[in-house]
Amino acid sequence: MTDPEESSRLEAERLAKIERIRVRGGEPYPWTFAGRVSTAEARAQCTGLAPGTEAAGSVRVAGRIRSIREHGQSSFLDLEDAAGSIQLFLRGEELGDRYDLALAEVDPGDIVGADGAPSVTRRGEPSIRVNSLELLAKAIHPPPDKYHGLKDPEARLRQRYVELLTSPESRVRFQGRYEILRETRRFFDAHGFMEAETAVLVPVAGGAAAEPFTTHSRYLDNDLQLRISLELPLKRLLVGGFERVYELGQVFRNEDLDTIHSPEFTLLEAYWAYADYLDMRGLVEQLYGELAAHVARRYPELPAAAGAPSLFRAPFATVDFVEALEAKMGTTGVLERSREELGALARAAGASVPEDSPAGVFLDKLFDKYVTPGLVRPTFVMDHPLATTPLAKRHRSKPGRVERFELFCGELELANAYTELNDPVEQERRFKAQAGGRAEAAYAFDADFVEALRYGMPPATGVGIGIDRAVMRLLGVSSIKEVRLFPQTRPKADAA
RNA sequence: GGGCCCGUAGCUCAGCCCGGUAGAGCAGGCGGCUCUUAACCGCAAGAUCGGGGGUUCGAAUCCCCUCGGGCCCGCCA
Repeated sequence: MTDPEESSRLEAERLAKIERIRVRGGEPYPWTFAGRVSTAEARAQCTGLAPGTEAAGSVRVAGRIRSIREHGQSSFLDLEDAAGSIQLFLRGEELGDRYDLALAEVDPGDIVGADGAPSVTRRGEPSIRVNSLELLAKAIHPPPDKYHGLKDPEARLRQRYVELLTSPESRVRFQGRYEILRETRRFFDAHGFMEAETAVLVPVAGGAAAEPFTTHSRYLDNDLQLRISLELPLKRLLVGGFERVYELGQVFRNEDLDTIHSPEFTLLEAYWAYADYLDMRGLVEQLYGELAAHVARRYPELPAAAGAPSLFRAPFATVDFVEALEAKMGTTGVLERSREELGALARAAGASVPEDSPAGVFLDKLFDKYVTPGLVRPTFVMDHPLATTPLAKRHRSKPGRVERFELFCGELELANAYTELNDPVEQERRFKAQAGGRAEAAYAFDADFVEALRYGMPPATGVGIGIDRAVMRLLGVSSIKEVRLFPQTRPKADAA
């Protein structure tokens, strides 16, 4: 919209101020500001003072000017930093020439440092009675409206920094996200898991049915893909002798984006040798319980966070995939139905899936249509049909099923776990059966992964958790773009 | 991919139905004001109305195309 070469008059005025500062020998972008305390600490030093009095001594605070209220020979500036904000009180009588200079040179949005006495105004507002005010970084762009903030949803995504500098609430959202990631790491570390960093660039992206991004290595002269899951490399680490491993990182799927899908998203996967999916179910239940307690403690002002502990109170509900589906459909024997029959049922339920999809796709669709919408509270869906899940071990007692659970909550999938398939012959057979179906629905055949299993992988369980969705649920955010700092947007085409 | 909605000054919005040549608040400029906190008062300034095309004597407004965004549905896990 605004050509950076062609500054608006507002920017021109601010650039002119910078020039004037330099002409009088000032520095609009100095190097540091020593001895600073946070506005929260400065505010603390004001407590207990009677209105209209000030403390002995002085403090130094620094941050962004949010608003300026000029009153002739005295003025009030609101200064904001990461810890909060505090009012600066400037008086011409004390500052002399520097009073007019400061007001002429400082605008809302500028970063400044102030030195002054902690005080409380006659109206009772904690303030710093300023002895000296120093410009630390001149802003050329004016900040958004001080009262309404930045509303334009497009600008909020494309220029997230503007939203962040304007809105403490948005900073809180991303602080909360960070803490959920940190607590998740702490949880797995505390349970003896080692964090691994596996390759992002791989010859063939596997472990899920998804369209990968592709790129090219000039040096190797071969095509590479960006990973779509963390599963296969982490299982290789189980083969290699690590018994508890996890990875928390970004994966990439070259697919549509909407409120719950982002082309890059943050995935946690954890693998645990000599344990099965019921062990993992307990671990996941505990993890969500701890995350819920954390966000409720830290963000009681967010209704979703405050309510999280009661929502995620153990034990979570448990339903059997097939029983739940048949109960909702009012039928029996879905596993005995032919692929064609299931396809017809799925289409009848309103799912538009290609007719040649494998049976597992139809079963997933039917479950989505019939059961998922009713799963408002956290619910473990157990023991999926084998056809839906090529990487899980067949169920020890239920024929035609695998040992798997998905955790749903309000239609969001919050975890997906298996007792992992570790029989290399069976794994190869299932990969090939998948490859017989539609290419888009298939898991990529990873010959080296089968080769790894041939060396022997211990019995194990694994879980995947979409961290963005967990953050959405825990903090009460409805769009995945609002929990990712820099979501993908279309490049803005130059209108010519 | 389908449907609905949005795009006007740096920011937040009005104007669009019913065509007559764009208006306010904040921010910025000038002036005033020594306790304000969405400070206040006065003056002046600020907009190729997302872009392109069409209809018309005349288009922010009506029509078509296009770009970007949001929501819903579909697809995708």
